[in-house]
Amino acid sequence: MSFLPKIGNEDLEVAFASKLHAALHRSNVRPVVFKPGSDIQHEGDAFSSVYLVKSGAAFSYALLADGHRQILFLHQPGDLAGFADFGMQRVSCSLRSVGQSVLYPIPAAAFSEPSFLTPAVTPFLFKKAAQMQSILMRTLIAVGRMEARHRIVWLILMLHDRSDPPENSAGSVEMALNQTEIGDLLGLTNVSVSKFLCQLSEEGFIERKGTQILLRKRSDLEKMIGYEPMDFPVDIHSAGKALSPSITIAKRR
Amino acid sequence: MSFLPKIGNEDLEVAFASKLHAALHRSNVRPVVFKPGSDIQHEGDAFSSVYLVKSGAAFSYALLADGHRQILFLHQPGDLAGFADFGMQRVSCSLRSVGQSVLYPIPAAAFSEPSFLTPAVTPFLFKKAAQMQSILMRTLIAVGRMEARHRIVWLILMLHDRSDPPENSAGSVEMALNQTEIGDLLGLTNVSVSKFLCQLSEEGFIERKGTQILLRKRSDLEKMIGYEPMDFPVDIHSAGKALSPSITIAKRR
DNA sequence: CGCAGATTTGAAAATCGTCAAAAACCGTGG
DNA sequence: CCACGGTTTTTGACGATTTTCAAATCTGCG
Repeated sequence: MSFLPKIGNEDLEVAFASKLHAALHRSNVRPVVFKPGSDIQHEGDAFSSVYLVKSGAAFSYALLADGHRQILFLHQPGDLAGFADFGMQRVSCSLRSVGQSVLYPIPAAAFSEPSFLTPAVTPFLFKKAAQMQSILMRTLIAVGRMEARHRIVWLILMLHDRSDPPENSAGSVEMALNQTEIGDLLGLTNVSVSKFLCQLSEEGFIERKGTQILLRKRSDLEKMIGYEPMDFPVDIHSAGKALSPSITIAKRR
Repeated sequence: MSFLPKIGNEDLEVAFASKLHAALHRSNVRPVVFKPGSDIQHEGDAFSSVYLVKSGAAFSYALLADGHRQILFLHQPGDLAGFADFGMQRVSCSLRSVGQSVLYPIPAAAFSEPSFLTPAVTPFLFKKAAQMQSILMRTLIAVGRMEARHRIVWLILMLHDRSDPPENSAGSVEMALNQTEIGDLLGLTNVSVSKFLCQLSEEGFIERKGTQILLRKRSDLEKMIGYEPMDFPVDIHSAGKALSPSITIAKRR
């Protein structure tokens, strides 16, 4: 059996996701709840786990000596966080929850247990790693080579592509990050983010309702920046949401 | 047995690398030679292989609608290229050789053959994927949040960390990329790259001998940008260099 | 209602890009 | 050995985008 399912073959992906949950359960991995805006790990901590996001969201970030922050990845349900430090002694970036979030901390040791790393789980992890690499590359393209306005459009489109079907299909995106955080993700200041969000709104490309953004002319926005839609399988949506075993509450950090 | 070797446990890593070669050999994967500056794959091509760099170098890049280019990753011997598109129908970025390069094209199908994906190879691929993610994140930090001068210093230090021991320990780095390519990697123009390289040279931080760069005051450069050395295991150096089976010459593209 | 955080707005400053031309470099061939 | 053509690097003037700084406004919530 191949574990390179065709794109769009969602059933197969869902099957993998549930096998992942079964494997997590077998390995006694229990989800942990984190308060909004709490730091799940800090740069320099000993590496202990890779996290699978079950619900909510979290972002990986790094702080520079001059106080600047770069947000590296916005992890959504089904995503892995902390995978970049797999095999290292200490973690190289921090991880912070956005809103209340539930994560499975997968201990490093699990990655050497055959009972966890089954022939169904391994390819799932490969795909996840590849997908994250792809998203990081797209982020790098936006940050490295797009003007500020285009970066904002890129982020809106990417979040739209990665958001859940119900609101997604209505052309709506939930902005979980504030404008300073958006800036730190795109290599901009909060001031620029504000300016261009307002501009895009005035020009009728988007409509803003609180933290929701409605895409008015998605195809025009795509053309504006030459955006290629992301076609990732649905594991993204299901991997973090199947089981609901006993939940541990994280101690305050 | 755990496959999370301690940092510095190089023997174990080398063992993995040679097992990778054995696995490649078993799967009838033969290295292919590419001429300097030739495109190994183009954005939009059907996805067929992940490449393991045996010698030389290659970079992944993307072209934007406005003609700008972002170089996403400089793949060195032992690195995987094209992994981000694993499981996709079409590849999302192009891949170009730097100097004459030899690559193993690992067919997608190999990733579903147990004969290739042995308990020794799988963790090696995980580590590689994690390492690439880590490097991408460091690139994003530099491009997103460092001023031009600091980005150049960052690149020099990173290339130094990733280069081979002989010249490495002498404080020397080979610059395989020209200044336009360096700019496309760092989100700058060739003009800025030239300006700051000259400046760093005048200030005595570096010395330039053709394409070689000698680091005069590495610790000062590290302090200047708050650089954390990368401690990646040695698989980098050995993974691409063990076997020398019959080599295929790539047809011109 | 009032406070704290987030967003918006405007003016001035800095960095980096653009454009263009000169200089240096390199391999080739006379 | 030198001349030649093409590429790469260097240099300078100018302009544009984005940041910085600061203040005003808005929002959510106790």
